[in-house]
Amino acid sequence: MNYFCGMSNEQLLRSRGLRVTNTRKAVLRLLQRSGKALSQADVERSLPDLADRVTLFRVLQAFEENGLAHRVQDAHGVSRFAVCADSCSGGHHHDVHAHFRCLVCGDVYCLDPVTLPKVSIPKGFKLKDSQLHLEGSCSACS
Amino acid sequence: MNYFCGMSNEQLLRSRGLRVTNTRKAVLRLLQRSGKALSQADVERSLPDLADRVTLFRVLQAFEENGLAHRVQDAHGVSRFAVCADSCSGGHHHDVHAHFRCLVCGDVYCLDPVTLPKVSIPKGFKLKDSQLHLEGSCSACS
DNA sequence: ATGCTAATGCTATTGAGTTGCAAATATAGG
DNA sequence: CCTATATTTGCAACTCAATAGCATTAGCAT
Repeated sequence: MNYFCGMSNEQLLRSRGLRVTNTRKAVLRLLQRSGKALSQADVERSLPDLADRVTLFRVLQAFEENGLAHRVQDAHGVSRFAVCADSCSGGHHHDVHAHFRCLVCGDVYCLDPVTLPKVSIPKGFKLKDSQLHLEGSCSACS
Repeated sequence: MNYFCGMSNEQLLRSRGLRVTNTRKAVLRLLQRSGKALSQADVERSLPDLADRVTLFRVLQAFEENGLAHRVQDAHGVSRFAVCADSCSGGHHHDVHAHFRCLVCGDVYCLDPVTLPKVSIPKGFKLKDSQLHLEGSCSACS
């Protein structure tokens, strides 16, 4: 239950300059406990009547912008959000950890960081980030 | 200008069991000449009044299902389509070639095939496909 | 306690992706 | 060449994710 070097969720939010609200605490707790990446629709389903759709949208957006969560697309291009397990590094979410997309249930899981092979990119192109997506079926769907 | 072992586009369409229509020929030619992955909106912009939105949607869908093009998501999760340059293998689009997403203009480019590192996936998970996405800025935007 | 700023709720809009059905058309067979 | 049929297309309508504007509420520093 302790993430980010044992900081409480309230400290965590404040450390990123975010005000502590019920909605943010609840969404953050949900993300931490879910074990997988959640879409906004997932959050709405898990926490009905917690807050307005738009608020949840902005909460998730704020989490991403402030390094509390990272965004990953599912197989249909819908954004899903996950807290990083190894976050003591301080909010730099540039570690290239892979994601697994289940093509049956749609769930997205964070995998361990991977060292990617060097890919040659065309002249003049500048590389900023890399993402590895694995697709298949999760244990429940296999 | 010769793709798929020198087959003409008409032969190409017929070889996949697709009827030859103006729309399909035009879209196929556009994809071949574009040098990058195109969204449906891109096709609509490039070939205005060629066909209805829905028809273009279905044409692109048919190309993907019949191995004439492959689908790749751009940075916003929107589907883009690209013909495969190395398609003499016969329509199996399982070669893990990487894609480059320009975060400035949004364009998506196909890169050379890459050998991916082995990633350990959780017990019970079954891997079907892998995708490598590189992000940054293309030559025009750098 | 209070005032400022950030967060929220509501309304409304955009754009991608889809489906169903009727009209048009590509192609195989005579 | 003409016809029959299965495919393809066009149109209308709809879903859902994403998102902007603005008035109201609420966190928090002093």
